[in-house]
Amino acid sequence: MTEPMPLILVVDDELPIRRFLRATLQDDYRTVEAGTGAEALSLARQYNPDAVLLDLGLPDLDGLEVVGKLRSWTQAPIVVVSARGREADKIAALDGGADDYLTKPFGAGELLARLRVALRHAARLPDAQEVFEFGDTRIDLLFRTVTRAGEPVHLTPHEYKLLVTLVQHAGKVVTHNLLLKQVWGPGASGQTHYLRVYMAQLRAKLEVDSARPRHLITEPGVGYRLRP
Amino acid sequence: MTEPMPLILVVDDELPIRRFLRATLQDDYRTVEAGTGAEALSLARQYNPDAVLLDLGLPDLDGLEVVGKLRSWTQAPIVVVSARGREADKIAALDGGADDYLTKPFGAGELLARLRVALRHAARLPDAQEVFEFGDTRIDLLFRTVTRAGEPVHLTPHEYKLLVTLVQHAGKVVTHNLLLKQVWGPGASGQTHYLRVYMAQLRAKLEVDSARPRHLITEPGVGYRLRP
DNA sequence: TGTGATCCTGACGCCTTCTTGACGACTTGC
DNA sequence: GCAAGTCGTCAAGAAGGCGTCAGGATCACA
Repeated sequence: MTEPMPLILVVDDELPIRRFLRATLQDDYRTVEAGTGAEALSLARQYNPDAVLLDLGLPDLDGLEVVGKLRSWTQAPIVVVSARGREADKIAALDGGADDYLTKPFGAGELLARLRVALRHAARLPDAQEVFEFGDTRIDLLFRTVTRAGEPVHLTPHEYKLLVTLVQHAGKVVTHNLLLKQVWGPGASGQTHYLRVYMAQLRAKLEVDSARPRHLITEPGVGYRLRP
Repeated sequence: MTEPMPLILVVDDELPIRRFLRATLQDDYRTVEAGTGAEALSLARQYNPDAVLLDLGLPDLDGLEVVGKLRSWTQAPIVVVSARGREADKIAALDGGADDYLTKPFGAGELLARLRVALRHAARLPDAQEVFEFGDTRIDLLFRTVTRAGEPVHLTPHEYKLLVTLVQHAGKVVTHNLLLKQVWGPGASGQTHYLRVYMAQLRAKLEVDSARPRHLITEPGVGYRLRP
């Protein structure tokens, strides 16, 4: 019994290039193809591919936006392929969540090698948990929903990001700086006041007794911890 | 409390390039530099860097060999930097265990962005468990928790740092000055009174009979020692 | 342009933590 | 035995971190 070939989502609006990519990949991978950003996002949801090969120049959405949307719910490696070779483009894509950036023209061999690297990285990851529970609270990373005792809880974007960061380090202490960096971006370091305000809001929404939190724990002088 | 900057091992035999890389990295990272393959391997063992920036053209060893040797014992990301731009070189390096491949000349911004990607990947890897035990006390450095007979013990930041410093030299005597430097930072040297107060607090929390400590041992005139 | 949600910011009081000092016990060298 | 230095203990005041609340700015969207 052999493993099924990994599935690659190929996103490019130009048919000839898609054909080239398909030919390059076909010996080692199964492929799904999208010609627009919207299609890419929808197919990604549908097929949950092992990796995404993404051309930045799409007719409908900005490529960076696609990267961001994908990253918000999947850790699958994203290899960007682009005619734009400007350094600023590369930096924006890589910092936006892409895992590699290839400038056209490139060789088929290099593409395959970089794809192997990306898949090698992904294989080392622990299976991403999509649902996390503590107390009567349930967080679904895939659908971006939070429920308490079955009832949906509305969280603002910042509240949600903060909670996700804590979930991703469940049980561990997460330092003030890491939380700030993850939620407010670099440059917010030192603004621990944000954390105080937002942790209070999370507690009000998720803790039975927000004055005596059982899961969203303060580690004085260090950070916060989500106790499962 | 801020996290320490990641440590990058920079390997290149040409001094001007090393200088360029050093200048590029210095705002965000600490660096260690090697000029030969042998030196690189030795320094990697010694410092266990968070990432390696490796030029393939080394005087003694083949760059690929260095990649292979590093990969045999560490998962730290390796970003190859090379004047050789041939596709076969890239493929060989990437398949040999490198995580990225930059062809000279490249921009400082792109290098930094790709390094961030590499470190981002490394950060997602499951951390090695770091647990230390003595008596009925258990210290989990990864989770930053201390338990006694299963019950969590609350330590203040200074108490915890002090304990960690002792744990890191378990069994050995740690001098007053080293403890003070690690916990209170440089400039606290000579303030041994701090140690007296905080050791007392640690003993009260962790020793069965704090008047007759069995693990947190005083070495008169020298320092303290953690007896496992 | 208006409306509502979200975010930022400041003020305040509480509480933990840190620092500092005083004092007695103990050890060491004279 | 005495003096000097080190160590442990206790406690009180200072400093800073934390939670809370609310007003106002900002943003998204219609």
